[in-house]
Amino acid sequence: MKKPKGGLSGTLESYLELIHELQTQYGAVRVTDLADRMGCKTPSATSALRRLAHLGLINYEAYRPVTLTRDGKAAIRRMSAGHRILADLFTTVLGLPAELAEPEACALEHRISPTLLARIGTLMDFLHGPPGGTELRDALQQRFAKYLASAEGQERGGPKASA
Amino acid sequence: MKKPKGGLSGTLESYLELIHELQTQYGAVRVTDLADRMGCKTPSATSALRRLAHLGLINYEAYRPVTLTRDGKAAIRRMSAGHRILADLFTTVLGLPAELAEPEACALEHRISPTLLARIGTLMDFLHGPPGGTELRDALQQRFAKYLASAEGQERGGPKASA
DNA sequence: AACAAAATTTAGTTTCATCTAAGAAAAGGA
DNA sequence: TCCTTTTCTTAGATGAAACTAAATTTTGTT
Repeated sequence: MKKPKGGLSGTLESYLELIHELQTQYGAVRVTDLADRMGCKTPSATSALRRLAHLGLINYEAYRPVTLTRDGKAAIRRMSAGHRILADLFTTVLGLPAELAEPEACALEHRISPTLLARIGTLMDFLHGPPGGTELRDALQQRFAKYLASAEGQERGGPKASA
Repeated sequence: MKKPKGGLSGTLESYLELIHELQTQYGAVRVTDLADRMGCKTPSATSALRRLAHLGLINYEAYRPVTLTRDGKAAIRRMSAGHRILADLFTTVLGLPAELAEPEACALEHRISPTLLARIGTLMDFLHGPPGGTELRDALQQRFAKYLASAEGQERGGPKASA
């Protein structure tokens, strides 16, 4: 996870994905939105755009609308599988609402090893598929939800400042 | 996850934890080992040591043995809970052998949000505790293990980069 | 003790990702 | 149209984390 295989850092992957999302959702990619959503200032977003362009993943020219290149689209397709798997884990197993699961998946997908991701994928296949997982999944969900509700509001006693 | 709350980056956390581990395991911390285990060269390790010392987490002077300060020990105590929770998830739910789960937990613990970690902790509490999780856990483990064995060697069947 | 080998540190560079300050372009209202 | 506001970009700086090459210190051997 140290060496971005395709020369694409986790941060840049996030930018790229966000570009795709904004593009399909709003039709356009505004640098301000990009910065907002990434939690940074506009110059950082601009610089990310330049780096992405330099890597051949987007078409970028100053003050022009941004578009994805074929390579860029391919990269996104490659990445989004991981995103789905994680979001699935978070909602299905951990019982997180989609509004929480999504950003968490977003934040983690670029930092998790392919090995681990593959294994999680297998688990989710198992939990969804007929081979035998579905009842188990339902039982887990129902009983964990109940457990959560009972432990309500004190989520593991507060693992943050335990020291 | 962008802003290290206590001014301590994920990388530095890893170094700190490794220092602790080497110290308790071998009694001493050799820069070479530090570098080896972190997958970097010795100058990088040295620079990390300087940064950690500057943050008041270790006592460090050139060519001297490294020791943890009180703050350093506190930081480690604060962090290791997350490590255990993740390793537990990986072995118990995903069925990874400890030799794989450990390094994966190590790599992820500094990159996962407190929220998510807390929820995973709750899940593990549930799965281990008497409230009702244990049979579920055993069922999950056994059946998933079987599923894994059957899907042997092709982890996730192939729709990975489903394009 | 003196020298060779191993370990560690310094020096100097690189890349990434961010920032602030300030200038250029585009959009919109009067 | 012209002027103001918003948006975007450039310029320049910073800090984290890594590298190579070259000192320097420590250790171990004879």
